[in-house]
Amino acid sequence: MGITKTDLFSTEQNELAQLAKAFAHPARIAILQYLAKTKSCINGTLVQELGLAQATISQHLRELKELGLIKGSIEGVSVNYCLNEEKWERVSALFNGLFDQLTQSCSSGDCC
Amino acid sequence: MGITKTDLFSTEQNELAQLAKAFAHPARIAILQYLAKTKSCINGTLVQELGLAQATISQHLRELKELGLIKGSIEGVSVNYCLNEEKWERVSALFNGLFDQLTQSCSSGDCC
DNA sequence: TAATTACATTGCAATATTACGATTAATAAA
DNA sequence: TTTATTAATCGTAATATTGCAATGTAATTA
Repeated sequence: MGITKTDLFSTEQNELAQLAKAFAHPARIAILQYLAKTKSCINGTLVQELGLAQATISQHLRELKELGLIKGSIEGVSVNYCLNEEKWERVSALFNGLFDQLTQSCSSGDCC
Repeated sequence: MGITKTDLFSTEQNELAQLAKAFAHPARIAILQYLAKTKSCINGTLVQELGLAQATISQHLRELKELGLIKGSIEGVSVNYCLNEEKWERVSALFNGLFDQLTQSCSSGDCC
């Protein structure tokens, strides 16, 4: 059906899954890394940088923006995108929590 | 097209994206968390636990297994699944590296 | 051997994602 | 005002994902 049964899961599980989707495409990872590198928050240079079509990059940017991971401010004709600082604290906290939970289980040595 | 242009991106970006897909569904997060909790590495109790059909759970388990995140060993009629300890070190290292990279950028204060 | 149990696989339907050309909207420059 | 320039949006095609019923497979039990 292609539709996720979100009602079966906890808010946190759904939130993690939603955020993970942002990272589930190499272009979006590349975009985030590029924004981290060029702190000046460059925009459609990404099209040249990544080699995808303008419409495709725009689509990826929208997804990242909708999740609150980046924000964009209009700068004349172009748009300045940059990482949304506040959000990243929650994101890394959520994922670190998950990884801690999972790796702790392993280190306790009861795994098969 | 629904097909990702992996050749445009680095090995690490593609690896991160691939792994993120594992977390991009709440059922798979729930499965991993359940395996972490019941270290005894329980199997298709998941069907009752999660409320999805047997075939659906089996499919999610296969995806996690193909990524090397879990492993399963036959135990008579049933199968014991558990977290694959070695893999988790690499996974958390990769994601921590990404988050460090992104949050460091923010804390340096040049964001818009 | 026959029936049962526990999963995996197959086949299918519904929806989501990825990608891009074409179009549109808005600002800047001529 | 006309003409770029920049990027969002629309429409469409191809592929991927999610979910389940039905079926297949292998080990266990009667």
